[in-house]
Amino acid sequence: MEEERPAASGTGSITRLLDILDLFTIEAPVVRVDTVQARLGYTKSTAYRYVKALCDAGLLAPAAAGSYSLGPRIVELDRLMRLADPLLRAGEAVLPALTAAVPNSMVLICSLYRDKVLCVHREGPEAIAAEGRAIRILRARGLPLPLFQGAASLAILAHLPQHRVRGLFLARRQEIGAAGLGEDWPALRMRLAAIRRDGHVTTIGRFNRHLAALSVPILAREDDRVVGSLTRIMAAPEFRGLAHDALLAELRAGAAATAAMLP
Amino acid sequence: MEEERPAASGTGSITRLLDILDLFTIEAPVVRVDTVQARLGYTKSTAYRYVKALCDAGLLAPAAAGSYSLGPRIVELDRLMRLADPLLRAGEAVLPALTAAVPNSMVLICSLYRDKVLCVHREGPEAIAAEGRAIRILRARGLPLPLFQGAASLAILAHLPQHRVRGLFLARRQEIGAAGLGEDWPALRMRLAAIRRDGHVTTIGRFNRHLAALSVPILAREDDRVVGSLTRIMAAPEFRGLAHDALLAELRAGAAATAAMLP
DNA sequence: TGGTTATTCCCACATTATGGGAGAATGCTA
DNA sequence: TAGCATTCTCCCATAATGTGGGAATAACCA
Repeated sequence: MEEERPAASGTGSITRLLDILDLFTIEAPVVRVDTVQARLGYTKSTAYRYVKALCDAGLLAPAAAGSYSLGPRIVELDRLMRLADPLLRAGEAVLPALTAAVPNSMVLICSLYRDKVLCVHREGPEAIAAEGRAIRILRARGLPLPLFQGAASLAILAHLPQHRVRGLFLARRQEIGAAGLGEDWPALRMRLAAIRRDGHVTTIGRFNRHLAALSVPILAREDDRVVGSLTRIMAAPEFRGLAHDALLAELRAGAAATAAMLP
Repeated sequence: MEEERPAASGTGSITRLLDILDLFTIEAPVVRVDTVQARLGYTKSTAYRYVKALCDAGLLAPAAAGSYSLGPRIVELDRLMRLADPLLRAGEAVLPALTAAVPNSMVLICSLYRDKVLCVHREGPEAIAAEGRAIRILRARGLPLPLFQGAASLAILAHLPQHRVRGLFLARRQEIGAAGLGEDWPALRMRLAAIRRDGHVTTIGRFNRHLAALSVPILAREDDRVVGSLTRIMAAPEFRGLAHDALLAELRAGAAATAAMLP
Protein backbone atom coordinates (compact mmCIF):
# COMPACT_ATOMS: atom_id res chain seq x y z
CA MET A 1 0.00 0.00 0.00
CA GLU A 2 2.62 2.52 -1.02
CA GLU A 3 0.73 3.97 -3.94
CA GLU A 4 1.18 7.54 -2.89
CA ARG A 5 2.08 9.42 0.21
CA PRO A 6 1.55 13.05 -0.72
CA ALA A 7 3.39 14.93 1.99
CA ALA A 8 5.37 12.99 4.55
CA SER A 9 8.56 14.10 6.27
CA GLY A 10 9.77 10.58 6.81
CA THR A 11 8.80 6.98 7.12
CA GLY A 12 7.95 5.20 10.34
CA SER A 13 5.14 5.77 12.72
CA ILE A 14 7.23 8.01 14.92
CA THR A 15 7.63 10.74 12.36
CA ARG A 16 4.32 10.21 10.66
CA LEU A 17 2.49 10.79 13.90
CA LEU A 18 3.80 14.32 14.16
CA ASP A 19 3.11 15.11 10.53
CA ILE A 20 -0.47 15.60 11.58
CA LEU A 21 0.47 18.86 13.26
CA ASP A 22 1.43 20.25 9.88
CA LEU A 23 -2.17 20.14 8.80
CA PHE A 24 -3.17 22.86 11.21
CA THR A 25 -2.89 26.28 9.62
CA ILE A 26 -4.50 29.68 9.98
CA GLU A 27 -6.71 28.85 7.04
CA ALA A 28 -7.71 25.49 8.54
CA PRO A 29 -7.36 25.63 12.31
CA VAL A 30 -9.66 22.67 12.76
CA VAL A 31 -9.01 19.49 10.88
CA ARG A 32 -11.26 16.57 10.14
CA VAL A 33 -10.13 12.99 10.51
CA ASP A 34 -10.90 12.26 6.90
CA THR A 35 -8.71 15.20 5.95
CA VAL A 36 -5.88 13.50 7.80
CA GLN A 37 -6.57 10.35 5.84
CA ALA A 38 -6.70 12.18 2.54
CA ARG A 39 -3.78 14.55 3.01
CA LEU A 40 -1.36 12.13 4.64
CA GLY A 41 -2.55 8.94 3.04
CA TYR A 42 -3.37 7.14 6.27
CA THR A 43 -6.08 4.57 6.64
CA LYS A 44 -9.02 5.31 8.86
CA SER A 45 -7.67 3.13 11.63
CA THR A 46 -4.27 4.74 11.57
CA ALA A 47 -5.63 8.25 11.36
CA TYR A 48 -7.82 7.66 14.39
CA ARG A 49 -5.01 5.96 16.26
CA TYR A 50 -2.67 8.87 15.65
CA VAL A 51 -5.27 11.47 16.45
CA LYS A 52 -6.08 9.65 19.64
CA ALA A 53 -2.43 9.55 20.66
CA LEU A 54 -2.11 13.28 20.08
CA CYS A 55 -5.34 13.90 21.96
CA ASP A 56 -4.16 11.83 24.89
CA ALA A 57 -1.05 13.96 24.98
CA GLY A 58 -3.24 17.05 24.85
CA LEU A 59 -1.68 18.33 21.65
CA LEU A 60 -5.03 17.94 19.93
CA ALA A 61 -8.54 18.26 21.27
CA PRO A 62 -11.88 17.27 19.77
CA ALA A 63 -13.68 20.32 18.45
CA ALA A 64 -16.90 19.75 16.57
CA ALA A 65 -17.90 16.19 15.74
CA GLY A 66 -15.29 14.65 13.50
CA SER A 67 -13.08 17.70 13.81
CA TYR A 68 -10.06 18.31 15.93
CA SER A 69 -8.24 21.47 16.89
CA LEU A 70 -4.92 22.06 18.54
CA GLY A 71 -5.09 21.17 22.19
CA PRO A 72 -4.55 22.69 25.60
CA ARG A 73 -1.14 21.17 25.99
CA ILE A 74 0.22 23.57 23.39
CA VAL A 75 -0.94 26.52 25.46
CA GLU A 76 0.42 24.98 28.64
CA LEU A 77 3.78 24.25 27.10
CA ASP A 78 4.00 27.75 25.74
CA ARG A 79 3.33 29.08 29.20
CA LEU A 80 6.07 26.86 30.51
CA MET A 81 8.45 28.24 27.93
CA ARG A 82 7.49 31.79 28.80
CA LEU A 83 8.04 31.18 32.48
CA ALA A 84 11.34 29.44 31.89
CA ASP A 85 12.81 31.68 29.23
CA PRO A 86 15.32 34.02 30.87
CA LEU A 87 15.50 36.20 27.77
CA LEU A 88 11.77 36.77 27.83
CA ARG A 89 11.69 37.51 31.55
CA ALA A 90 14.49 40.02 31.19
CA GLY A 91 12.84 41.59 28.18
CA GLU A 92 9.52 42.00 29.94
CA ALA A 93 11.29 44.09 32.56
CA VAL A 94 13.28 46.22 30.18
CA LEU A 95 11.03 46.74 27.19
CA PRO A 96 8.16 48.88 28.48
CA ALA A 97 10.39 51.88 29.05
CA LEU A 98 12.17 51.31 25.78
CA THR A 99 8.93 51.14 23.85
CA ALA A 100 7.52 54.24 25.43
CA ALA A 101 10.60 56.27 24.52
CA VAL A 102 9.62 56.39 20.86
CA PRO A 103 5.95 56.84 20.07
CA ASN A 104 4.37 54.95 17.20
CA SER A 105 6.91 52.16 17.41
CA MET A 106 6.99 48.58 18.61
CA VAL A 107 9.85 46.54 20.00
CA LEU A 108 10.45 42.85 19.37
CA ILE A 109 12.63 40.26 21.03
CA CYS A 110 13.64 37.47 18.70
CA SER A 111 15.46 34.28 19.41
CA LEU A 112 17.15 31.51 17.47
CA TYR A 113 16.02 27.92 17.80
CA ARG A 114 18.18 25.47 15.94
CA ASP A 115 17.82 27.08 12.53
CA LYS A 116 14.75 29.14 13.03
CA VAL A 117 14.33 32.71 14.18
CA LEU A 118 11.20 33.36 16.14
CA CYS A 119 9.65 36.42 17.68
CA VAL A 120 9.28 35.56 21.35
CA HIS A 121 7.94 38.84 22.65
CA ARG A 122 6.41 42.03 21.37
CA GLU A 123 5.84 45.22 23.25
CA GLY A 124 4.01 48.26 22.01
CA PRO A 125 1.01 49.03 19.83
CA GLU A 126 -0.47 46.46 17.49
CA ALA A 127 -0.32 48.83 14.59
CA ILE A 128 2.01 51.50 13.28
CA ALA A 129 0.64 54.68 11.75
CA ALA A 130 2.34 55.40 8.44
CA GLU A 131 1.33 57.17 5.26
CA GLY A 132 -1.90 58.20 6.86
CA ARG A 133 -3.13 54.72 7.71
CA ALA A 134 -2.58 52.20 10.47
CA ILE A 135 -0.48 49.27 9.39
CA ARG A 136 -1.46 46.28 11.44
CA ILE A 137 1.49 44.21 12.37
CA LEU A 138 1.00 40.60 13.26
CA ARG A 139 4.55 40.33 14.36
CA ALA A 140 3.65 38.98 17.78
CA ARG A 141 5.04 36.10 19.78
CA GLY A 142 5.29 33.00 17.69
CA LEU A 143 5.84 34.56 14.31
CA PRO A 144 8.56 32.70 12.47
CA LEU A 145 11.01 34.98 10.69
CA PRO A 146 13.03 34.07 7.60
CA LEU A 147 16.52 33.21 8.78
CA PHE A 148 18.42 35.18 6.17
CA GLN A 149 16.25 38.24 5.83
CA GLY A 150 15.22 41.07 8.03
CA ALA A 151 17.07 43.07 10.64
CA ALA A 152 16.11 40.85 13.56
CA SER A 153 17.48 37.70 11.94
CA LEU A 154 20.65 39.26 10.59
CA ALA A 155 21.58 40.73 13.95
CA ILE A 156 21.52 37.21 15.34
CA LEU A 157 23.11 35.53 12.36
CA ALA A 158 26.09 37.85 12.35
CA HIS A 159 26.98 36.94 15.90
CA LEU A 160 26.62 33.19 15.61
CA PRO A 161 29.79 31.14 16.12
CA GLN A 162 31.60 30.56 12.83
CA HIS A 163 30.95 26.85 12.72
CA ARG A 164 27.20 27.41 13.01
CA VAL A 165 27.25 29.89 10.14
CA ARG A 166 29.44 27.55 8.15
CA GLY A 167 26.94 24.74 8.62
CA LEU A 168 24.06 26.97 7.59
CA PHE A 169 25.97 28.13 4.53
CA LEU A 170 26.68 24.60 3.37
CA ALA A 171 23.10 23.52 3.93
CA ARG A 172 21.26 26.54 2.58
CA ARG A 173 23.54 28.24 0.11
CA GLN A 174 20.68 28.94 -2.27
CA GLU A 175 18.60 30.86 0.22
CA ILE A 176 21.59 32.83 1.40
CA GLY A 177 22.41 33.87 -2.12
CA ALA A 178 18.81 34.73 -2.87
CA ALA A 179 18.68 36.90 0.23
CA GLY A 180 21.66 38.85 -1.07
CA LEU A 181 24.00 37.82 1.71
CA GLY A 182 26.68 36.63 -0.66
CA GLU A 183 27.18 33.95 -3.26
CA ASP A 184 30.19 32.29 -1.67
CA TRP A 185 31.64 31.70 1.77
CA PRO A 186 34.07 34.65 1.85
CA ALA A 187 31.34 37.02 0.72
CA LEU A 188 28.99 35.83 3.45
CA ARG A 189 31.74 36.05 6.04
CA MET A 190 32.57 39.59 5.06
CA ARG A 191 28.94 40.62 5.05
CA LEU A 192 28.38 39.27 8.55
CA ALA A 193 31.68 40.74 9.78
CA ALA A 194 30.50 44.13 8.56
CA ILE A 195 27.29 43.75 10.53
CA ARG A 196 29.29 42.77 13.60
CA ARG A 197 31.47 45.83 13.16
CA ASP A 198 28.45 48.12 12.86
CA GLY A 199 26.83 46.48 15.85
CA HIS A 200 23.36 46.87 14.34
CA VAL A 201 21.23 46.17 11.29
CA THR A 202 18.86 48.58 9.61
CA THR A 203 16.30 47.62 7.03
CA ILE A 204 13.83 49.95 5.37
CA GLY A 205 10.85 48.77 3.43
CA ARG A 206 11.83 45.13 3.52
CA PHE A 207 8.77 43.49 4.96
CA ASN A 208 6.48 46.42 4.43
CA ARG A 209 7.24 49.34 2.19
CA HIS A 210 6.27 51.85 4.83
CA LEU A 211 8.14 50.37 7.75
CA ALA A 212 11.70 50.51 8.99
CA ALA A 213 13.43 48.20 11.44
CA LEU A 214 16.50 48.69 13.58
CA SER A 215 17.98 45.69 15.31
CA VAL A 216 20.85 44.95 17.67
CA PRO A 217 22.04 41.63 19.06
CA ILE A 218 21.58 40.65 22.67
CA LEU A 219 24.87 39.19 23.81
CA ALA A 220 25.39 37.21 27.00
CA ARG A 221 27.78 39.11 29.26
CA GLU A 222 30.31 36.43 29.96
CA ASP A 223 30.97 34.69 26.67
CA ASP A 224 29.54 37.12 24.14
CA ARG A 225 27.42 34.45 22.56
CA VAL A 226 24.27 35.78 20.95
CA VAL A 227 21.06 34.91 22.75
CA GLY A 228 18.68 36.89 20.60
CA SER A 229 18.02 40.27 19.07
CA LEU A 230 16.18 43.41 20.01
CA THR A 231 14.37 45.20 17.22
CA ARG A 232 12.46 48.41 16.95
CA ILE A 233 9.94 48.81 14.17
CA MET A 234 8.84 52.28 13.09
CA ALA A 235 7.17 54.06 10.22
CA ALA A 236 9.81 54.59 7.53
CA PRO A 237 9.26 58.34 7.12
CA GLU A 238 9.52 58.92 10.85
CA PHE A 239 12.64 56.80 11.02
CA ARG A 240 14.29 58.98 8.39
CA GLY A 241 13.47 62.04 10.44
CA LEU A 242 14.75 60.73 13.75
CA ALA A 243 18.27 60.95 15.12
CA HIS A 244 19.66 57.55 14.32
CA ASP A 245 22.50 57.78 16.80
CA ALA A 246 20.11 58.36 19.67
CA LEU A 247 17.78 55.59 18.50
CA LEU A 248 20.66 53.19 18.26
CA ALA A 249 22.08 54.16 21.63
CA GLU A 250 18.68 53.56 23.24
CA LEU A 251 18.31 50.20 21.63
CA ARG A 252 21.85 49.17 22.58
CA ALA A 253 21.22 50.24 26.14
CA GLY A 254 18.06 48.13 26.13
CA ALA A 255 19.94 45.10 24.83
CA ALA A 256 22.64 45.59 27.44
CA ALA A 257 20.09 45.97 30.21
CA THR A 258 18.35 42.82 29.05
CA ALA A 259 21.61 40.91 28.91
CA ALA A 260 22.51 42.15 32.36
CA MET A 261 19.40 40.53 33.76
CA LEU A 262 20.15 37.13 32.30
CA PRO A 263 21.27 34.50 34.80
CA MET B 1 13.43 -6.16 28.47
CA GLU B 2 10.41 -5.21 30.55
CA GLU B 3 12.20 -4.98 33.87
CA GLU B 4 10.75 -1.63 34.80
CA ARG B 5 9.09 1.24 33.09
CA PRO B 6 8.79 3.87 35.77
CA ALA B 7 6.32 6.33 34.35
CA ALA B 8 4.69 5.57 31.03
CA SER B 9 1.20 6.46 29.91
CA GLY B 10 0.94 3.53 27.56
CA THR B 11 2.83 0.98 25.54
CA GLY B 12 3.87 1.38 21.96
CA SER B 13 6.22 3.82 20.37
CA ILE B 14 3.42 6.16 19.42
CA THR B 15 2.49 7.02 22.97
CA ARG B 16 5.96 6.66 24.42
CA LEU B 17 7.28 9.26 22.05
CA LEU B 18 5.03 11.93 23.50
CA ASP B 19 5.78 10.94 27.08
CA ILE B 20 9.00 12.87 26.69
CA LEU B 21 7.06 16.12 26.79
CA ASP B 22 6.02 15.29 30.34
CA LEU B 23 9.60 15.65 31.48
CA PHE B 24 9.61 19.37 30.85
CA THR B 25 8.53 21.31 33.93
CA ILE B 26 9.13 24.71 35.44
CA GLU B 27 11.72 23.17 37.70
CA ALA B 28 13.46 21.45 34.80
CA PRO B 29 12.80 23.38 31.60
CA VAL B 30 15.78 21.79 29.89
CA VAL B 31 16.17 18.04 29.87
CA ARG B 32 19.18 15.91 29.17
CA VAL B 33 19.05 12.85 26.97
CA ASP B 34 20.28 10.64 29.77
CA THR B 35 17.46 11.97 31.91
CA VAL B 36 15.06 10.74 29.26
CA GLN B 37 16.74 7.35 29.40
CA ALA B 38 16.62 7.22 33.16
CA ARG B 39 13.13 8.59 33.75
CA LEU B 40 11.35 6.77 30.96
CA GLY B 41 13.51 3.67 30.78
CA TYR B 42 14.53 4.04 27.16
CA THR B 43 17.80 2.86 25.72
CA LYS B 44 20.24 5.41 24.41
CA SER B 45 19.31 4.67 20.82
CA THR B 46 15.61 5.01 21.46
CA ALA B 47 15.98 8.14 23.51
CA TYR B 48 17.99 9.80 20.78
CA ARG B 49 15.62 8.58 18.11
CA TYR B 50 12.63 10.00 19.93
CA VAL B 51 14.33 13.25 20.75
CA LYS B 52 15.36 13.60 17.14
CA ALA B 53 11.82 13.03 15.96
CA LEU B 54 10.54 15.69 18.32
CA CYS B 55 13.31 18.05 17.25
CA ASP B 56 12.50 17.49 13.59
CA ALA B 57 8.93 18.41 14.36
CA GLY B 58 10.21 21.49 16.20
CA LEU B 59 8.59 20.51 19.47
CA LEU B 60 12.04 20.26 21.01
CA ALA B 61 15.23 22.16 20.27
CA PRO B 62 18.82 21.50 21.30
CA ALA B 63 19.82 23.82 24.11
CA ALA B 64 23.23 23.26 25.66
CA ALA B 65 25.20 20.20 24.63
CA GLY B 66 23.27 17.10 25.59
CA SER B 67 20.32 19.17 26.73
CA TYR B 68 17.08 19.93 24.99
CA SER B 69 14.41 22.49 25.64
CA LEU B 70 10.94 22.89 24.28
CA GLY B 71 11.06 24.05 20.71
CA PRO B 72 9.85 26.86 18.50
CA ARG B 73 6.97 24.87 17.14
CA ILE B 74 5.21 25.15 20.47
CA VAL B 75 5.33 28.91 20.26
CA GLU B 76 4.23 28.88 16.64
CA LEU B 77 1.33 26.58 17.34
CA ASP B 78 0.24 28.70 20.27
CA ARG B 79 0.26 31.71 18.00
CA LEU B 80 -1.84 29.79 15.54
CA MET B 81 -4.30 28.96 18.28
CA ARG B 82 -4.44 32.58 19.37
CA LEU B 83 -5.08 33.78 15.85
CA ALA B 84 -7.69 31.13 15.22
CA ASP B 85 -9.53 31.22 18.53
CA PRO B 86 -12.71 33.26 18.08
CA LEU B 87 -13.26 33.44 21.82
CA LEU B 88 -9.85 34.98 22.34
CA ARG B 89 -10.24 37.47 19.51
CA ALA B 90 -13.61 38.57 20.85
CA GLY B 91 -12.24 38.80 24.36
CA GLU B 92 -9.32 40.96 23.32
CA ALA B 93 -11.77 43.48 21.94
CA VAL B 94 -14.10 43.50 24.93
CA LEU B 95 -11.86 43.04 27.94
CA PRO B 96 -9.82 46.24 28.12
CA ALA B 97 -12.84 48.37 28.96
CA LEU B 98 -14.12 45.77 31.36
CA THR B 99 -10.82 45.54 33.19
CA ALA B 100 -10.45 49.29 33.49
CA ALA B 101 -13.90 49.63 35.04
CA VAL B 102 -12.72 48.17 38.35
CA PRO B 103 -9.27 49.16 39.55
CA ASN B 104 -7.02 46.59 41.20
CA SER B 105 -8.71 43.72 39.41
CA MET B 106 -7.88 41.35 36.59
CA VAL B 107 -10.15 39.60 34.14
CA LEU B 108 -9.66 36.10 32.76
CA ILE B 109 -11.13 34.20 29.88
CA CYS B 110 -11.16 30.47 30.42
CA SER B 111 -12.05 27.70 28.05
CA LEU B 112 -12.76 23.99 28.20
CA TYR B 113 -10.72 21.52 26.19
CA ARG B 114 -11.97 18.00 26.37
CA ASP B 115 -11.83 17.67 30.16
CA LYS B 116 -9.50 20.47 31.02
CA VAL B 117 -10.15 24.10 31.86
CA LEU B 118 -7.47 26.48 30.77
CA CYS B 119 -6.96 30.19 31.09
CA VAL B 120 -6.63 31.43 27.52
CA HIS B 121 -6.37 35.15 28.16
CA ARG B 122 -5.71 37.55 30.96
CA GLU B 123 -6.19 41.25 30.99
CA GLY B 124 -5.18 43.62 33.73
CA PRO B 125 -2.36 43.99 36.23
CA GLU B 126 -0.05 41.13 37.07
CA ALA B 127 -0.66 41.57 40.75
CA ILE B 128 -3.54 42.44 43.01
CA ALA B 129 -2.99 44.65 46.03
CA ALA B 130 -4.57 43.13 49.10
CA GLU B 131 -3.86 43.25 52.80
CA GLY B 132 -1.20 45.82 52.18
CA ARG B 133 0.90 43.74 49.82
CA ALA B 134 0.90 42.90 46.15
CA ILE B 135 -0.24 39.38 45.46
CA ARG B 136 1.38 38.23 42.28
CA ILE B 137 -0.92 36.18 40.19
CA LEU B 138 0.48 33.81 37.68
CA ARG B 139 -2.93 33.13 36.30
CA ALA B 140 -1.91 33.99 32.76
CA ARG B 141 -2.60 32.25 29.47
CA GLY B 142 -1.82 28.58 29.71
CA LEU B 143 -2.53 28.00 33.36
CA PRO B 144 -4.50 24.82 33.79
CA LEU B 145 -7.35 25.11 36.29
CA PRO B 146 -8.80 22.26 38.31
CA LEU B 147 -11.98 21.19 36.58
CA PHE B 148 -14.16 20.95 39.66
CA GLN B 149 -12.94 23.90 41.67
CA GLY B 150 -12.91 27.62 41.27
CA ALA B 151 -15.42 30.05 39.87
CA ALA B 152 -14.09 29.95 36.32
CA SER B 153 -14.40 26.19 36.03
CA LEU B 154 -17.77 25.90 37.71
CA ALA B 155 -19.31 28.54 35.48
CA ILE B 156 -18.36 26.38 32.52
CA LEU B 157 -19.21 23.06 34.12
CA ALA B 158 -22.70 24.14 35.03
CA HIS B 159 -23.57 24.91 31.45
CA LEU B 160 -22.17 21.79 29.86
CA PRO B 161 -24.66 19.48 28.10
CA GLN B 162 -25.97 16.83 30.47
CA HIS B 163 -24.31 13.92 28.77
CA ARG B 164 -20.92 15.58 29.11
CA VAL B 165 -21.44 16.16 32.81
CA ARG B 166 -22.73 12.63 33.17
CA GLY B 167 -19.56 11.28 31.57
CA LEU B 168 -17.38 13.38 33.82
CA PHE B 169 -19.32 12.25 36.87
CA LEU B 170 -18.90 8.59 36.02
CA ALA B 171 -15.21 8.98 35.31
CA ARG B 172 -14.20 11.28 38.14
CA ARG B 173 -16.68 10.78 40.93
CA GLN B 174 -13.97 10.96 43.57
CA GLU B 175 -12.71 14.38 42.57
CA ILE B 176 -16.21 15.74 42.29
CA GLY B 177 -17.02 14.59 45.79
CA ALA B 178 -13.77 15.92 47.17
CA ALA B 179 -14.48 19.30 45.62
CA GLY B 180 -17.79 19.42 47.44
CA LEU B 181 -19.93 19.31 44.34
CA GLY B 182 -22.00 16.40 45.54
CA GLU B 183 -21.54 12.74 46.36
CA ASP B 184 -24.07 11.36 43.93
CA TRP B 185 -25.54 12.22 40.56
CA PRO B 186 -28.70 13.99 41.76
CA ALA B 187 -26.68 16.11 44.17
CA LEU B 188 -24.28 17.18 41.43
CA ARG B 189 -27.14 17.89 39.06
CA MET B 190 -28.88 20.06 41.63
CA ARG B 191 -25.70 21.92 42.46
CA LEU B 192 -25.04 22.73 38.82
CA ALA B 193 -28.68 23.63 38.22
CA ALA B 194 -28.43 26.12 41.07
CA ILE B 195 -25.39 27.71 39.46
CA ARG B 196 -27.24 27.89 36.15
CA ARG B 197 -30.16 29.58 37.89
CA ASP B 198 -27.89 32.15 39.54
CA GLY B 199 -26.07 32.77 36.29
CA HIS B 200 -22.78 33.27 38.08
CA VAL B 201 -20.33 31.77 40.54
CA THR B 202 -18.59 33.55 43.38
CA THR B 203 -15.67 32.18 45.33
CA ILE B 204 -13.85 33.94 48.12
CA GLY B 205 -10.50 32.82 49.42
CA ARG B 206 -10.45 29.62 47.46
CA PHE B 207 -7.15 29.84 45.64
CA ASN B 208 -5.74 32.60 47.75
CA ARG B 209 -7.11 33.67 51.08
CA HIS B 210 -7.09 37.33 50.14
CA LEU B 211 -8.70 37.06 46.72
CA ALA B 212 -12.23 36.82 45.45
CA ALA B 213 -13.42 35.67 42.05
CA LEU B 214 -16.64 36.30 40.21
CA SER B 215 -17.35 34.28 37.10
CA VAL B 216 -20.06 34.08 34.46
CA PRO B 217 -20.38 31.72 31.51
CA ILE B 218 -19.93 32.86 27.94
CA LEU B 219 -22.75 31.33 25.96
CA ALA B 220 -22.94 31.16 22.18
CA ARG B 221 -25.91 33.19 21.02
CA GLU B 222 -27.66 30.67 18.84
CA ASP B 223 -27.57 27.40 20.73
CA ASP B 224 -26.68 28.52 24.25
CA ARG B 225 -23.78 26.10 24.44
CA VAL B 226 -21.03 27.25 26.75
CA VAL B 227 -17.83 28.33 25.02
CA GLY B 228 -15.94 29.53 28.09
CA SER B 229 -16.15 31.72 31.14
CA LEU B 230 -15.34 35.29 32.04
CA THR B 231 -13.90 35.84 35.49
CA ARG B 232 -12.95 38.88 37.48
CA ILE B 233 -10.44 38.52 40.30
CA MET B 234 -10.26 41.11 43.04
CA ALA B 235 -8.96 41.59 46.54
CA ALA B 236 -11.43 39.95 48.91
CA PRO B 237 -11.93 42.97 51.18
CA GLU B 238 -12.60 45.24 48.23
CA PHE B 239 -15.02 42.74 46.77
CA ARG B 240 -17.01 42.74 50.00
CA GLY B 241 -17.23 46.53 49.82
CA LEU B 242 -18.34 46.74 46.20
CA ALA B 243 -21.88 46.63 44.85
CA HIS B 244 -22.21 43.04 43.75
CA ASP B 245 -25.15 43.71 41.49
CA ALA B 246 -23.24 46.28 39.49
CA LEU B 247 -20.16 44.05 39.33
CA LEU B 248 -22.22 41.17 38.09
CA ALA B 249 -24.09 43.26 35.56
CA GLU B 250 -20.81 44.52 34.16
CA LEU B 251 -19.39 41.06 33.87
CA ARG B 252 -22.56 39.71 32.27
CA ALA B 253 -22.51 42.55 29.79
CA GLY B 254 -18.90 41.69 28.99
CA ALA B 255 -19.77 38.06 28.44
CA ALA B 256 -22.68 39.01 26.23
CA ALA B 257 -20.54 41.42 24.24
CA THR B 258 -17.91 38.72 23.80
CA ALA B 259 -20.49 36.18 22.71
CA ALA B 260 -21.97 38.70 20.29
CA MET B 261 -18.63 38.93 18.50
CA LEU B 262 -18.31 35.19 18.01
CA PRO B 263 -18.83 34.00 14.43
C1' DT C 1 -36.91 6.86 19.59
C1' DG C 2 -34.49 5.73 15.17
C1' DG C 3 -30.97 7.01 11.66
C1' DT C 4 -26.58 8.80 10.85
C1' DT C 5 -21.96 9.54 11.65
C1' DA C 6 -17.95 9.26 14.51
C1' DT C 7 -14.98 6.24 17.08
C1' DT C 8 -13.15 2.09 19.05
C1' DC C 9 -12.20 -2.78 18.91
C1' DC C 10 -10.26 -6.93 16.98
C1' DC C 11 -6.49 -9.85 15.13
C1' DA C 12 -3.32 -12.12 11.65
C1' DC C 13 0.39 -10.22 9.21
C1' DA C 14 4.76 -8.07 8.09
C1' DT C 15 6.35 -3.61 8.43
C1' DT C 16 8.83 -0.99 11.62
C1' DA C 17 10.92 0.07 15.96
C1' DT C 18 14.48 -1.84 18.82
C1' DG C 19 19.14 -1.87 21.11
C1' DG C 20 24.03 -2.63 21.42
C1' DG C 21 28.13 -1.12 19.85
C1' DA C 22 31.15 1.04 16.49
C1' DG C 23 32.31 5.17 14.56
C1' DA C 24 31.69 10.15 13.25
C1' DA C 25 31.07 14.72 14.69
C1' DT C 26 31.18 18.10 17.87
C1' DG C 27 32.90 21.09 21.59
C1' DC C 28 36.21 22.11 25.07
C1' DT C 29 40.95 22.58 26.90
C1' DA C 30 45.68 23.01 26.74
C1' DT D 1 46.39 23.28 16.40
C1' DA D 2 46.13 18.85 18.51
C1' DG D 3 43.94 15.84 21.86
C1' DC D 4 40.25 14.47 24.83
C1' DA D 5 35.63 13.79 26.30
C1' DT D 6 30.96 13.95 25.02
C1' DT D 7 27.28 13.99 22.11
C1' DC D 8 25.19 12.00 18.44
C1' DT D 9 24.42 9.03 14.27
C1' DC D 10 24.63 4.87 11.88
C1' DC D 11 24.10 -0.07 11.17
C1' DC D 12 21.44 -4.43 11.14
C1' DA D 13 19.34 -8.87 12.72
C1' DT D 14 15.49 -9.71 15.58
C1' DA D 15 10.88 -9.67 17.10
C1' DA D 16 7.93 -6.57 18.90
C1' DT D 17 4.59 -3.34 17.46
C1' DG D 18 1.92 -0.80 14.32
C1' DT D 19 -1.12 -1.85 10.41
C1' DG D 20 -5.58 -2.19 7.92
C1' DG D 21 -10.14 -3.98 6.91
C1' DG D 22 -14.32 -4.60 8.73
C1' DA D 23 -17.46 -5.34 12.52
C1' DA D 24 -19.19 -3.52 16.74
C1' DT D 25 -20.12 0.59 19.72
C1' DA D 26 -20.82 4.94 20.94
C1' DA D 27 -22.17 9.53 20.26
C1' DC D 28 -25.06 12.70 18.18
C1' DC D 29 -29.16 14.84 15.86
C1' DA D 30 -33.82 15.30 14.80
